[in-house]
Amino acid sequence: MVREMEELYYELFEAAGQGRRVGEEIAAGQGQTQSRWQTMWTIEASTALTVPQIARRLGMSRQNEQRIVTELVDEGLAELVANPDHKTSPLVRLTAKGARVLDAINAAADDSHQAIIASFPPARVEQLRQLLRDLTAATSQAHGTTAPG
Amino acid sequence: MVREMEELYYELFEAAGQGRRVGEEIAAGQGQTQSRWQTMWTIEASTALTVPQIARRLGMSRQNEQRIVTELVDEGLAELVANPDHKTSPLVRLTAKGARVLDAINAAADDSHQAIIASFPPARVEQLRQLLRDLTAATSQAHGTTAPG
DNA sequence: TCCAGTTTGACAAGTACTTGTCAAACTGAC
DNA sequence: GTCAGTTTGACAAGTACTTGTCAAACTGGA
Repeated sequence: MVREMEELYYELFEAAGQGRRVGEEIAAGQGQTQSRWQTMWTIEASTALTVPQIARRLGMSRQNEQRIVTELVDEGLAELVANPDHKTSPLVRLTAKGARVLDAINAAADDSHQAIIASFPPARVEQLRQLLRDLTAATSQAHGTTAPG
Repeated sequence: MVREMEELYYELFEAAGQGRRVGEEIAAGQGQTQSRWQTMWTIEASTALTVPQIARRLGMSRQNEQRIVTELVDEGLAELVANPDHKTSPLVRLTAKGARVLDAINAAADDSHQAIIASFPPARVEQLRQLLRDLTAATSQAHGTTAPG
């Protein structure tokens, strides 16, 4: 029972590592990185978020996310807008250029996803997603896990 | 369809990140790290492996694995034994001390695993493992993914 | 309105991991 | 055997991420 759990994590890390490497490759096609892609994806999904909010969602340290966002802003892919709820913690939003870059990365990802779906159909994707969410919830319940930072 | 794949990776990275953080905590109880635990676990599972073999199994760079193994050897947790197949690439094996430390970490992990199993039963662990293996296989087929290094 | 506790951005330092390079050792086709 | 191509360990440099600290801004209870 315990051995199965160890192997579960082995396989989980393997799948995630592989996904990260593939994502790194895809993002590199637009001169970006996996982390920056994830950040842009997260911002877009919520329209606008503060740096600490993004960091918490990605399970990443606040300071690292700060650095990534600063880079995106420096390159004109993201912009900071006033946050009515917090005078010194602005909201991060994609610029038109950022949205275009994200779209281009997503388009490249589509090709990859289509190729994967050929041998891993949508129904199994849904099953897997549900199990991952449940595992995460069960783990959160067992530990009081939070992001670093 | 594509959106579901993006969310799959979001959830996959979330689960893996959480697992890594919990593992880091558990390993810290024995003065170790997640990476060193994974290395010890991998060595033990195969009795003895070369550094590049461990690196490939963990999807990690050869040089980083070299560093981790060197640290384990320096602390007497692992030892290098002559490799009949390669004069200058020794096999890495756990020492008795290393096996004891690994057992202690595994024991601590058991408690964590039991707590998780309470809300994520073994049958679902098996389902999840199967899906993860299939996703990894499908991705390998779609790309020619290999470890960095 | 106050004020203890928390969150935030900036700055700095440390750690973990990757990438590049090279010579020695291996491998396999011939 | 021989020799082009690959793998390996050592060394070095670069990159990504975490951790620590601090003051300013926020939050919520009394």
